[in-house]
Amino acid sequence: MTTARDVANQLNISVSTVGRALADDPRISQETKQRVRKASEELGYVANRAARMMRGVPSTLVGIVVPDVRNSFYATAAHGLTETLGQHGHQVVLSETGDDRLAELRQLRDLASVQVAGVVIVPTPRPHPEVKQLLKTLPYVQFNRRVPGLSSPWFGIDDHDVTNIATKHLLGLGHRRIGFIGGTEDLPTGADRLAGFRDAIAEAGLPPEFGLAELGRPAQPTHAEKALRKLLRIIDPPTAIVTASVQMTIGLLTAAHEDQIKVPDDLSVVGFGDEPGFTWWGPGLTTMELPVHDLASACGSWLLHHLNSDNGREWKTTLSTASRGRLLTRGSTAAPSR
Amino acid sequence: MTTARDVANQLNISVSTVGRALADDPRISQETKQRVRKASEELGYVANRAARMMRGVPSTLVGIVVPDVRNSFYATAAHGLTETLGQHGHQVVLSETGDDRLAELRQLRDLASVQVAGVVIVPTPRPHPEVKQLLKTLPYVQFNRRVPGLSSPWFGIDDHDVTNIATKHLLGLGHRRIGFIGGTEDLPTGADRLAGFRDAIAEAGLPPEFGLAELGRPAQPTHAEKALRKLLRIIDPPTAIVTASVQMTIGLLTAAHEDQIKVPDDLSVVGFGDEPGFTWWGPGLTTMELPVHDLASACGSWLLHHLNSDNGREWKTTLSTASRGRLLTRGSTAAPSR
DNA sequence: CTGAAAGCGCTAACAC
DNA sequence: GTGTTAGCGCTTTCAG
Repeated sequence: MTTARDVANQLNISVSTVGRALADDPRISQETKQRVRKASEELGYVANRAARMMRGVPSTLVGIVVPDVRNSFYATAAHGLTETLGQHGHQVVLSETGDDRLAELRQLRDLASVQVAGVVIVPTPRPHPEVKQLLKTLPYVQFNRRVPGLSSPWFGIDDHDVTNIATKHLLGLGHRRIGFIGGTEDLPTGADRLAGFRDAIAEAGLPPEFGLAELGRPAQPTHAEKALRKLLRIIDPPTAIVTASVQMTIGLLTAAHEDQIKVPDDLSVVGFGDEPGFTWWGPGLTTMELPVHDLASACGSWLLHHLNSDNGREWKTTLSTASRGRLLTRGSTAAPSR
Repeated sequence: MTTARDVANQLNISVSTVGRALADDPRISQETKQRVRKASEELGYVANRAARMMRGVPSTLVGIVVPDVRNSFYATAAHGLTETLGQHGHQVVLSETGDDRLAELRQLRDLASVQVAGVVIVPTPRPHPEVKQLLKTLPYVQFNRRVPGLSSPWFGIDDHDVTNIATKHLLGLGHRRIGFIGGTEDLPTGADRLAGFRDAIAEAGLPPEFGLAELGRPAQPTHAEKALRKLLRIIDPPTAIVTASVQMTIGLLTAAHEDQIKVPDDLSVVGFGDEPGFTWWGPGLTTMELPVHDLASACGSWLLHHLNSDNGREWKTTLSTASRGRLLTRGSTAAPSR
């Protein structure tokens, strides 16, 4: 590994001159800068980050903690964050929790030990106390999910709004008995999505029993399959379904396809998020399009901004950015046939 | 930030004793170790990675360089690598190139400067000379793609085999005019997939003109849409299509759906890779299932192994691990109707 | 069993 | 304009 000293020796100058030249210090002559740059390139010199950090230069590493990158919602988020942070000289350390709080704890410990400058986290429902402790020592942002007891800015979608719009769309078509398949209420995300659904039912002047909710642990497509079958077996089954997560939507679509349910004739469906396959599912899935990429960019920008101007105290501000989803009407919703 | 010196002062002992106690050095008495551990915990002491690295302790960071994590193929790879590497105390730094060689260069420079212990890279077709230079100084593995001029182990799928099997499946059903939609021949990956297709045609005793290939730059679903329309407009159009990348498959499925092509009646289709939506596309997509996760695990394990036993020279060995894909028969292929 | 001291590669205050 | 020097926090001889 070539060091600044190697470059200095090569040119018979001092290390500090090399350092200054590379930092484009105004005191160094253009000619020297040129020579240093040339020599550095030839020797393949790359400044040693470790040494630099010891001098107090802040880390450029940012940790991102998500349940699973295979989930396209988080893949898109990871992409947007990598892009935004990368443009400003930061690198992304990817960590997955699998929605397990102990894994989350391990990941956070590791991130702390690699000295990340900040963290973007999609927290598990009830983070371990030590996780909260660790996060107190770091600039961080909650992404998508927001848990009580973690006071930090939050970037997510307006959960209540998304399911509310989806449900109102169905109500507008004339549906009355509507099913809801979503994630656990442990997460405000899950609770809000459920509330958005229930509120739409209530606002339409319908009794609460008309809203048929089936909840499960987060990110389990199989839960949606079971939930759908259960909902359709009850006495007066729903004529439409609202889903409240990408994973649930995928599960529902799989089940509906397997069971050859006629959509939208026998059942109307509104999905959550938009994936390549959603267009070619049955008659095309009417779904809530989410601005995940924009959200990730905004989240990244904000973190960057507050990383540079390190106003330690300002982190307590409970900024909340809720982006709104948009209804994308395709063929899976229509007026009820009964 | 509390340092080892703080802990030492607290207990009126020396820094070296603290360091040794925490490293569980046999020379330190049990009692001292206890006291040091207790004090460290209370003060929230975490060893400074930067300082440690300056002492030559190897980095636990591993860079992974992919075109785009939103591509589920790479998302799965990133997941598998994060999992495998994480189990052995390594962190993953995620970098995206967008298949741009200059972006690739930037990413590699950044990875070098954060002192990653190793790199897993999906190289662009013609990496910049400096990229090759940088990779010479690092343990690295090529993933999925393998480019000439980069001598390193490679972990990928048996490209020739995958398209060969797919094509033979169609030939077995009686198809003769078969279309192929794949990526650029600049990449051995692309060239091999094309060769697998052509060889199947040749082995069936058919003239080369029966294999209708349409190639495009990597990872562009839109190319597949154009390619399909072009193939179906020719005088004697193909009765079946083989796709040679996940992105191309998605593009093809979208186009076929939009154009309401009857599958498998008017056209048989074999996909590449398996995604949630593939089961519910039309009659269900017959496709080549790829062991991406296993491949990533194998790749991660191998890198780990060679990171620990740092036999610098051994890196030149051109190990090639080609995993085989498996045909998954669903409804999109049948005997030709004409 | 423990302490003192050197030094990793870099930056910045202080010379000249 | 450029060189000298002093550490940053840790590990690791070398001395006790």
